[in-house]
Amino acid sequence: MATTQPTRTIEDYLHTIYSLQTEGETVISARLARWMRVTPPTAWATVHRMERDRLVEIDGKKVIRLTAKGLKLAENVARRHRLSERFLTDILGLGWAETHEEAHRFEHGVSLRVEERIFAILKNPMTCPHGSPIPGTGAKLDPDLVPMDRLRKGDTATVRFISEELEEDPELLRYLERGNVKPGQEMTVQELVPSTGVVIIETDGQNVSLGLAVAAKIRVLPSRQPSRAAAEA
Amino acid sequence: MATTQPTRTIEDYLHTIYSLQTEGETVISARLARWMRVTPPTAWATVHRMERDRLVEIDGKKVIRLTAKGLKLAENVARRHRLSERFLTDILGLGWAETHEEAHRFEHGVSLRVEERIFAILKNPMTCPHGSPIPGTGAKLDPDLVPMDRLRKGDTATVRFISEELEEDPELLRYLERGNVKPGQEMTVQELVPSTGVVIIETDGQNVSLGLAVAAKIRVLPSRQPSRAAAEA
DNA sequence: CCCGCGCTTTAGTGTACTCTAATGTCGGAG
DNA sequence: CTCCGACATTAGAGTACACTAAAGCGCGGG
Repeated sequence: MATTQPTRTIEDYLHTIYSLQTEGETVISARLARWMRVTPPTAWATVHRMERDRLVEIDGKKVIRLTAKGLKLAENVARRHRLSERFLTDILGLGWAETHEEAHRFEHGVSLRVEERIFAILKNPMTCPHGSPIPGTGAKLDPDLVPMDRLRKGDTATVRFISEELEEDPELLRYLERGNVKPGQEMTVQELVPSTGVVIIETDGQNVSLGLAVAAKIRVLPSRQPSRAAAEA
Repeated sequence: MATTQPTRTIEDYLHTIYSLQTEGETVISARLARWMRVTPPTAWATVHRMERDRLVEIDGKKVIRLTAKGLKLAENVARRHRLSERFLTDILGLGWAETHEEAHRFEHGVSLRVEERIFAILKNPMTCPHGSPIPGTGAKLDPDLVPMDRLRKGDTATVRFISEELEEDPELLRYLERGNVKPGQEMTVQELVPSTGVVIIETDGQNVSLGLAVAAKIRVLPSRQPSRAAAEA
């Protein structure tokens, strides 16, 4: 069958669809076009080649979903990508903000043999440096995590996950890095007024302002008894 | 202008032309077709795209030569390739015989930043595991090296260099590895009769038979006063 | 001198991926 | 109810790479 291994382009589409899908987004062609930075007709044609090759299905509402075959390939790409990120930061010492785009290139050079070696050298990591679980390790995104924009003033929490959607913007990542908004970091909400569209948090004594759209794509683990009871005691 | 960075295919052609050229071979389109495992018309068209982009020049005798621009790019590819080989063997622990084909894939994922990191981690290596000098380090192939098929019975020498041409054949590489025919290895010629087309050498007490065409692509450093004077004393 | 073999080159195709320009479609705001 | 704005889709093009089939071309041996 068309068991020809996917091209670089198709691998990128698979990865993107996988990211969006696992983060709970609805995947449509126009959205992919923006992510992949191509025009809508280009994305449309590519997605339809993927449908022809049984990597995705497109329902009546034009929603794109990975098939079992597509999912398997996508998990493999995501695994190589996230492992590459870990490798690039932990072994080669690249910066947290640069690693996503470097890994995007690097991952395509990683064969199964190399992947296994990297995995071993890193001592079987479970997540990438931005908190995405590495497929194949059994790791899953903790269901207790909440989007940062759901917190309220005074809440404390631990940053756990930065969406791969945000990773596409290196400038934003550098801003987050300077503000210590990285997995493992403790934080407190200083200000969160939906109408202003901004949330201000404190990390290690540093105040960081974020747009709500951005905050919605960062997930945190709220601290024990936070908002109500404890705050009013 | 067309300073668009080369495609993967063009990088591969540049690397091949560079290898052949630095090993003193005459590069013609038909030869490239065999190396790249494509049909002659395909190689022809690709080489002519390269000529259009001023990466190579083709003289009246159809000999292909890198331009200054092509050479610069080719050295960069070769550097990433050979550095990748060192990295894959020394850090990731891949086998000497597998590393060439793995590096062939890996090199395309290596950006300048990653290349620099790898170079630093390896402590500025001068050659790849098969003895090819890494461009940019100032290393050059020792002009005292001679092709192994030029030795005579009884000569001793040290293996220094396996041509990248031979690296294309993994089976041969595994054979050489089993026979310890690797850079640094001391060897003695047991038998070398041109008419038989075979040379038999001894490495660490092990006898290894090689075709003369293969031996011609392995370079060795003959030991002091070898063949004549010493042997007859 | 001519023939064949290896190399070059042209011609004709096909796929993947990209674009611009234009059209179709559908749902919600007015 | 109609019209606008997203989104989907068609039409027309172009580049890179790959193939097969079929000519040219030049040189060394008979």
